Amino acid sequence: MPKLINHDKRREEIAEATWRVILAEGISGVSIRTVAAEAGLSTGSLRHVFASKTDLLVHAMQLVDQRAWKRIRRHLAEPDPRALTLSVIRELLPLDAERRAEMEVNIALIAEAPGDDQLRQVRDETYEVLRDACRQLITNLHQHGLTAPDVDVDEATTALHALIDGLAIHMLINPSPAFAQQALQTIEAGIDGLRG
Amino acid sequence: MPKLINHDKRREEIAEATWRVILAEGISGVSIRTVAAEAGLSTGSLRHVFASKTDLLVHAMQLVDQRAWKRIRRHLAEPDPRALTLSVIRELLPLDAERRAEMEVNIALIAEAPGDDQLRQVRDETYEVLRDACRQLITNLHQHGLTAPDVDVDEATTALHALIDGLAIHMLINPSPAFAQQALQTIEAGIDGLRG
DNA sequence: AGTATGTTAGCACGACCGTGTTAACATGGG
DNA sequence: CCCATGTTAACACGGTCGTGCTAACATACT
Repeated sequence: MPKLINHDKRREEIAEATWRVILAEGISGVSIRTVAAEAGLSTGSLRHVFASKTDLLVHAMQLVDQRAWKRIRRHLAEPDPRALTLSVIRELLPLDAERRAEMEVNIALIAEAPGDDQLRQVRDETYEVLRDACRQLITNLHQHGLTAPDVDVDEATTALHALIDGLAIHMLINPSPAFAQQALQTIEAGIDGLRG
Repeated sequence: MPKLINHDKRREEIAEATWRVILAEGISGVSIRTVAAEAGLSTGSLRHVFASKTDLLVHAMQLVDQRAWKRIRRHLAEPDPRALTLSVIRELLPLDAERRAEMEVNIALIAEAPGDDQLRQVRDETYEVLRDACRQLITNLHQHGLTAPDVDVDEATTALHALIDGLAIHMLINPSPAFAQQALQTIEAGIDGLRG
């Protein structure tokens, strides 16, 4: 057998190279060639791993989900519901370069989804997963008496989900640390406001 | 002098054709050629009006701002602050095909902005204008005693702005009327929640 | 009617696109 | 060693890209 190549690692490297291209040039800058160059590969080698451009984008986005989830899992043992909620949300906001990249990729995917069924599917999945996560956070707060007893869980889920994604976008546009801090305050106020 | 061409109207028609291409194929589907074809023009004629692709996208986005603002202006005479706020916000959410198109263009712009200084500038302007509008709505509510007296106007602005954009994105991904109605409820709850 | 001028269509150019294909290459197991 | 096999590089193909440019066209004014 030939060279010992770790395929999973290779896929990650290429997906990360895709992130960097999106970060630097926007979604229209992404092509098999530009990503291959960014990853230091020939297009032939890249296509050995990802057969098509859509494949490339799909896996770039799935890496976003995977990375975010891996970070979030570290907080799930937190016993205090309020601290748990805030820790999880902090992992979803673009507070550093890595999470900013993830959010930029997310936006690129949403922008590109209308023209590609496969991308639309990934977009919808990501949406559902995050919405479910928000619902779990709300339910958890509810069960621990940290919300008004008559709170509408569904509506609170919608509100929290929208607040997270809205703030995330605005943090991309306005990357100042001052705004980031205000975003965190706003999240806290939103959580605490559930107590009625 | 030759043919009597209304330049402004022509620019609008081309900008709308750009919207349609973005709607149907995503931002990567936009090119001088595809937009010209969608508008029923030759690329030569289109480039007479918009010299470059960036020009095209800039004006497509400016048309979004202009259309939204024209709709919003019709509500500014509303005397009841709560009704005014809700009317304005309803004009910003993708509740019908036209406003959905505007939001899709907005997302496309944000996704493409990293690679183009001009697009980034338009993106930032749109962001600031909407944020200011949110601040005005909050201030108006505050002055009419519809918020808690000690409300943090800046934080409430951030929250309302994020809620609007977050819900708008989620309405794109989940276009069901049921979700649209829940989004409106969520907005109302957010406004009423300012009363403390 | 003649002409100046705004408008249009269409081609040329070099570059890059996504996608096949194919030949060289490197390396682990016999 | 050798050779089977996974990996890489490189090119070909038809197509589209953004962008200049030019020749034809249509019309309002003199």
